[in-house]
Amino acid sequence: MAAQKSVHAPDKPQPDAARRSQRSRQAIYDAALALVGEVGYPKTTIEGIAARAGVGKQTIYRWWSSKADVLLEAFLDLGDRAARDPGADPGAAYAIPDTGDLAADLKAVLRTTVDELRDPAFEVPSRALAAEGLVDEKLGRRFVAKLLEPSLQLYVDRLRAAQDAGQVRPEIDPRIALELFVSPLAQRWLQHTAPISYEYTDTLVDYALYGLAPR
Amino acid sequence: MAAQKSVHAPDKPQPDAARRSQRSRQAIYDAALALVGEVGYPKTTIEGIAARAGVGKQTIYRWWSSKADVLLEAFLDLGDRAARDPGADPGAAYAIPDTGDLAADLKAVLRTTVDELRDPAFEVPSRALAAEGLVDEKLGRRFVAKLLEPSLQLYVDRLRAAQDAGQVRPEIDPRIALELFVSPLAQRWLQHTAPISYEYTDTLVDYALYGLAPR
Amino acid sequence: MAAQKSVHAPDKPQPDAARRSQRSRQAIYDAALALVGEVGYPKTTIEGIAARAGVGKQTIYRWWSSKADVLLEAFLDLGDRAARDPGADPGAAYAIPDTGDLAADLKAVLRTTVDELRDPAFEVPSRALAAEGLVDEKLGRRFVAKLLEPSLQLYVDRLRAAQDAGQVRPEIDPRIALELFVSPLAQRWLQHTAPISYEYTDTLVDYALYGLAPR
Amino acid sequence: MAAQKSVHAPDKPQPDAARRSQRSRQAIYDAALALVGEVGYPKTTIEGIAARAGVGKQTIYRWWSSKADVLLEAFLDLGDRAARDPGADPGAAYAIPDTGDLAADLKAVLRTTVDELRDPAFEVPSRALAAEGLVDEKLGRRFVAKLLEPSLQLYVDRLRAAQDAGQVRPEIDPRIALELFVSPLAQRWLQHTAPISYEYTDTLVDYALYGLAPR
DNA sequence: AGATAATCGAGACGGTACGTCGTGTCTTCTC
DNA sequence: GAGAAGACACGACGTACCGTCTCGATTATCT
Repeated sequence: MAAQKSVHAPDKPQPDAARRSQRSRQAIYDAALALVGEVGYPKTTIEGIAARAGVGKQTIYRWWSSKADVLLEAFLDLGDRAARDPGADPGAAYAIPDTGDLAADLKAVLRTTVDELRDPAFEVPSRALAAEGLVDEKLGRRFVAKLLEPSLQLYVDRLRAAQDAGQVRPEIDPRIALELFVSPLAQRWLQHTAPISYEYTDTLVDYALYGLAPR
Repeated sequence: MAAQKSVHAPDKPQPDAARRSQRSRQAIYDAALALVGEVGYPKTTIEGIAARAGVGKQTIYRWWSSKADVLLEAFLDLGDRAARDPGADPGAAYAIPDTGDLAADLKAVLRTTVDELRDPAFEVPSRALAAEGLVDEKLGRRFVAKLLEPSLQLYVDRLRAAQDAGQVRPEIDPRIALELFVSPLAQRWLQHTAPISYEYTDTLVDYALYGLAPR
Repeated sequence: MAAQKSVHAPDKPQPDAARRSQRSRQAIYDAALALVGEVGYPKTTIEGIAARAGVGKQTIYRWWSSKADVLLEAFLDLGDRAARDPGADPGAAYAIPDTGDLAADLKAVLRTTVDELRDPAFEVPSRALAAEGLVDEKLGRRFVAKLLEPSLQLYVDRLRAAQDAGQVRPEIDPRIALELFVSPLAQRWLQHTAPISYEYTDTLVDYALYGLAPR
Repeated sequence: MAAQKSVHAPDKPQPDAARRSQRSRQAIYDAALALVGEVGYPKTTIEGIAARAGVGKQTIYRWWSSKADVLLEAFLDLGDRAARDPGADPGAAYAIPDTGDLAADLKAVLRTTVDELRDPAFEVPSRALAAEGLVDEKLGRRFVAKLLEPSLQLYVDRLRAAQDAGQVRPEIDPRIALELFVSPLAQRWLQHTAPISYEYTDTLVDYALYGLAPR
């Protein structure tokens, strides 16, 4: 009954994406983000999003599998639009600068990250998505792949450049090395294990780099 | 006499704790842990716990404030009982050994932690509690204070001993230093950002210590 | 899971009727009758009844199986209350008089019935129940047994008295005979096959009592 | 040429009836009757009919106003086709025979009716339409006019012939007289008030023709 | 024969109601 | 007075259809 659509249907009986209403999609993103910001993630409901977006519930269920799914895409879309909006060079905007001073560059980026983590508009949805991702592994992997990994890759690039410049020992794996300063910040923020500050991230960089630098 | 009841008594209920039924309490803990293990945290319900424990719903609501609250205490109780059971000296059992070789000691402990993180009986509830704690800050703080901090304190102790032995620079803050190897592991496990292994934790210790050691 | 209530549970996992809320029950009856009167049966919804009665939907689903079921009981309750209310002798009020003149007695009763059938407060719900009963045989049988048959029995009694008085041939089956004047009226009313009037019911009685054939 | 299309064309649509797809129309009729037979009237949906007929929903909404409307026409069409099929003279086939013995003729016709009422292919849709007609007066009147009245007219004709032959009193109104035996049967069948049988209909004819009173 | 429309299959859409589940409160009766 | 039991008001769930609305792709008559 549902499988008669295409013989080559991979798995899911997905509806015809070509006929998808962009108006509804955008309204749903807006409503989801607004509600999460206003009442928090647990009190945000699919019914609420639908009502706020002026959309039937089925339109949400047709295209997304869960509240978390909606929010993840809404969040990604938010980032996409932000990147597209000011005509700015996308991607470059978020690359880690390379002034030649690795420690200074990392400290600067991490200070920016601290600011971002404290921005409620960013904090509420990403914290909610992270939480959902802990328990829902599939969502978690998407969250990581779409949001986290791209940022981490920037550190990998910067660290590789530092290796080329002889500022980091060549046998160091950058993908692991970056965790020395990124993961502690992430954990403090996510789990409220301790407050975060510029001083703290500066210290992390110092401790970590000291171990990565050649002697 | 008071400690026999529970170290982790919540501080909310007005009801007369002296008349509290230990039978019910234990049945609730058992039911909660069993259900979380069997159907996962989101599908575990207070009604389900009550039914499985053969207990009225009110008995749960009387003593706990939420599903997460029940599970947190159940989980703590599980640890308490495990610690008491073999007659072993509690706490000491989990202290980090001090063989004089800091790197080896840390690697050994982290390997044990890796094993623990992979044990489903441990993983499911603690992951669920961690997730809940991300969003519910109050719960998160209790989770951290009761479960996480005590473990971290062991690292602080061991690092201080290392400082006394001149193996770690004296100006290093141990509470921050420990995060260099603990947080990366925590993040990989919690957020599925990458697989965890003995090799990985060994590497973390190497990278981190290299930075902490005196030159 | 549901069967553990009683080993001798007959079939349905019925809730404890002793704890049933009379307030809710009455409110539901009132709401159901009011809504059917105001918006008609098809637009009357269980959600609407619940909302109007200030009751949870589950409270309706707990005790009734369908909208029609609610309405049937509401209608029966209405009759019960009407019968109880004025302290009048119940039952006797609705017996068919016996003045000795069978034709006159029947005509009088049928004229009353015509009035009743034209009363909207009676018409809307009973027509809706009748309609539902056509398709849902179980409901139909209950409708007939509780509402229709008792009235018909009064005709049986009156016809038997007439037989004793020698006004009706003794071999006549009263249960069938009554249909000669009751069913035509019922059909005209139910199916709008033709208008109903005193004159019409008078004629029916005449035809039925004396037959169509010449004497 | 116009009658070939359908005698029962509804009088609502603006669309160009000349361009109407006969293939779709027939497919819809077939699907509607099949579904009503298979899953019952309430579970028959417009969407279901459209899907089964391989037709867009709009094609149904364009030409009919409701599910009942579709079914009524489908049912009428079924009759039309049955009447046309064996090349028999339509209408005459269903006229009541006139052997001179009124009682015997009526009994014979009613026995045929009993058989028909018991045929599930006939029972399910007509019962559903009747039910819908009780509540939806407009539909009810169409149902009566198209399906019921034509049959009743046959009784009127036969009774008039009997009056001409002096077998029925001349002052009797045949339109009312026929209800004495038709309506009881109809009510028993429709409302399940009691079982129907040849014996029962025979008795009805006897009672109606000769009355209840002694001679 | 080709242009011109309206019907057609399909199905996304905004809605409404469904019947179910879980919440947290309340009540009743037992120990 | 705690506890087992569970009815209750409430709110959200995910599903099913409703009736409307666009979309090409056929028809099918009219130039």
